[in-house]
Amino acid sequence: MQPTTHIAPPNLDVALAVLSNSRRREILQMIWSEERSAGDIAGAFDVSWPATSQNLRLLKSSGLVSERRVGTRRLYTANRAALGPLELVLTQMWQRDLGRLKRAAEREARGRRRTRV
Amino acid sequence: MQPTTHIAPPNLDVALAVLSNSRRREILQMIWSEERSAGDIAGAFDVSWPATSQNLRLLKSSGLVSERRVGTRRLYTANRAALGPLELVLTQMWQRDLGRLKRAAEREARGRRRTRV
DNA sequence: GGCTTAATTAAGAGTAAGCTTAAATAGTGC
DNA sequence: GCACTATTTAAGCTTACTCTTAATTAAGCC
Repeated sequence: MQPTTHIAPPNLDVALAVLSNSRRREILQMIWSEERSAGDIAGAFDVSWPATSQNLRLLKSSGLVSERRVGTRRLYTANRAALGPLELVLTQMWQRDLGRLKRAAEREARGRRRTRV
Repeated sequence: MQPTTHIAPPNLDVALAVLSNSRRREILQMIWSEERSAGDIAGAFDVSWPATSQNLRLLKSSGLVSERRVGTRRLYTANRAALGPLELVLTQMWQRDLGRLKRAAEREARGRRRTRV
């Protein structure tokens, strides 16, 4: 008998479906490298708390985030290992977003200089 | 002025949404390394032709597949360059599917041997 | 032009996704 | 136990997705 696989390989089809939603990607980005409470996460978005809670549940059930309970709080954090090759997809998307922001800021700065505000 | 980017980088958020659908992933797999006609593709699935045509349109509009017209036919093929890091996600999924099939076949073979059919 | 084949577009129906508000759960401290 | 805070579950609504059938476009051939 084969030894059981100990590190569950990511279920990419499920992960793909979960991450096809931009709100869930934003949530994942928020808790990418630091744990945050449900309320903290929910407060960052312009939708109701239950809406965020439902997205967190999806992320959790798909294994993409981990939950830890401390008192009445629930702390969530990204489970990068479960992303497999999707990790690169996300980081590349976010990097590009940063690039866009940076270029926009530079355009802004140049415009201001030119008009001597 | 910066030189324009000549190779359009993939729009990963769009691609993610398009590929979150399993039928579209199957279509992409079919035309991964060979061109196929719309009818050929449609015939491979148990849904109506228009349904497949609509999925092809989505795949095309997102840049994930290319279309070439020959007479009254339309030949489609995967545009791997547009996938960026998603290419690895897909190939890894498909590889795992193959692995599952293989293991299932082996189990089947063992079962048959044991029961002496 | 008229006929045939290949494929798409249009319109409509059923289902699923994501949000909202209201109610419920669970932990902490008095 | 009661009140308080943090968060989720439940129920309903709206919108978006995917499919269906019917009609349309476009190319090739007689």
